[in-house]
Amino acid sequence: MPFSLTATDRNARAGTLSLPHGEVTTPIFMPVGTQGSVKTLHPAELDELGAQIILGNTYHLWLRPGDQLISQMGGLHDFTSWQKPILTDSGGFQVWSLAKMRKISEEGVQFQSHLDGTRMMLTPEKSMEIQASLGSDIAMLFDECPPYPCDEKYAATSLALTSRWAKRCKEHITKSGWGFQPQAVEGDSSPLKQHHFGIVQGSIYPDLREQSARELVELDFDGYAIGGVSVGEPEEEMFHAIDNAIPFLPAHKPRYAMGLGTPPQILEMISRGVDMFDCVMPTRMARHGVAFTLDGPIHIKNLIHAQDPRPICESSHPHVSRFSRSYIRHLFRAGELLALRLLSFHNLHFYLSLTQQARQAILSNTFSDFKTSFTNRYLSNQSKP
RNA sequence: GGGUAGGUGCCCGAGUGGCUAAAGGGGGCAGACUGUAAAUCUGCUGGCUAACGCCUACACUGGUUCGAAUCCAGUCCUGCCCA
Repeated sequence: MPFSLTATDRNARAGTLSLPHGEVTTPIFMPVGTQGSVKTLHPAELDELGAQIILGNTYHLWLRPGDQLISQMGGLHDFTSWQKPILTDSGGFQVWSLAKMRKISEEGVQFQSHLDGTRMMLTPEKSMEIQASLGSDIAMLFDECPPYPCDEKYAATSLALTSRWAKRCKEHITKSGWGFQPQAVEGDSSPLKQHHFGIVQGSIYPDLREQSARELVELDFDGYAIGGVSVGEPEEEMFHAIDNAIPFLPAHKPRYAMGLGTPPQILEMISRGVDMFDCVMPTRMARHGVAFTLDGPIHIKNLIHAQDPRPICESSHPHVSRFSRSYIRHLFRAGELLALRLLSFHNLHFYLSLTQQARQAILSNTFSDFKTSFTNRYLSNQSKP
């Protein structure tokens, strides 16, 4: 059984996901490592943070250095020296985020490479093949992520395309008997069976979310993601999108909210039955000088921290809490790379311990209290100018 | 002492009669960021004001002109060259 539920607390779930490269306990936050690197951090540091699974990106790794090269180098795990599970995103999101240079057709998506302008075609089959050569533990289906706002007609058309693509992915997976093996792994006879997650679309329309979920479940995947969120929609729409999809997803399969979210949003999603999350927010904002704290995010570069001897956050990791806010502010202003690393480390620690604590709370049936007290404190200082 | 080039807003630096509170950087102060084309991007940055607007500003003093950072004279200062 690849996914087993250990405990539930109302709709919140704690479980274990068994993957080729290890087990993952949920709820889980997955650090984003688009180009085969969680920006600024060493894999040993990710270990130290308790990261159990990280992301890679099909689109980016395909363009550079190329999935074939990675396969020759033993697959993404060996190539990056990260031996725990990896989830690869299918490139579907790049259809949305690189929208200026793309053309969507039944066949797939024609992109113009952002690196050199080369025209390239990404299809459902191609995306599956790339992810198989990368050798990720979880491969995401190739979807179209419609923009927000998006009228119902387009959302319906897009959803239908995503469903047809899902079917093609499924057929391709079945026909190929995947998972694909990374080349050059000698002496390892155990087949690395790749997991595949479908992606529910349907924008803000409840009927479409239901339809999308039903069609994907019909095809039977190993897990289900909710996509098309965190694309600029109001927070309320985001919650609705999740609520409209979850009732139609099987309880014994993991659920993944793609691209989310802020710390309170993550707890909100967990309370609604989501198991897995990824988001660039902790790492990107770290590089931009924002640190997450129990009292909400702070801009460490701001003058107010110039003479503050306190650590970033009382709950920070010792590697970070040994430094004063004053010092970290100085590092940012001086352009020192350590600043980016410290805050990346800290923010990921914050996110990872948040989901860890959420899991503990679910196990002890106190999730609702945990969520309320965390959120109240986190938001209480945000009204400040 | 003689010659020569120059002195612009916190700093560097454009501007050489009106379109100039003065380009562009830097620095400073804020803000944004949600399946990463992001160590990125945006705004503000002489004073007073909520705003209209008013005041003070391009070394200093005086002058020419309807009008000067920009032209003229003198003074002070700085770099370089000569003695």
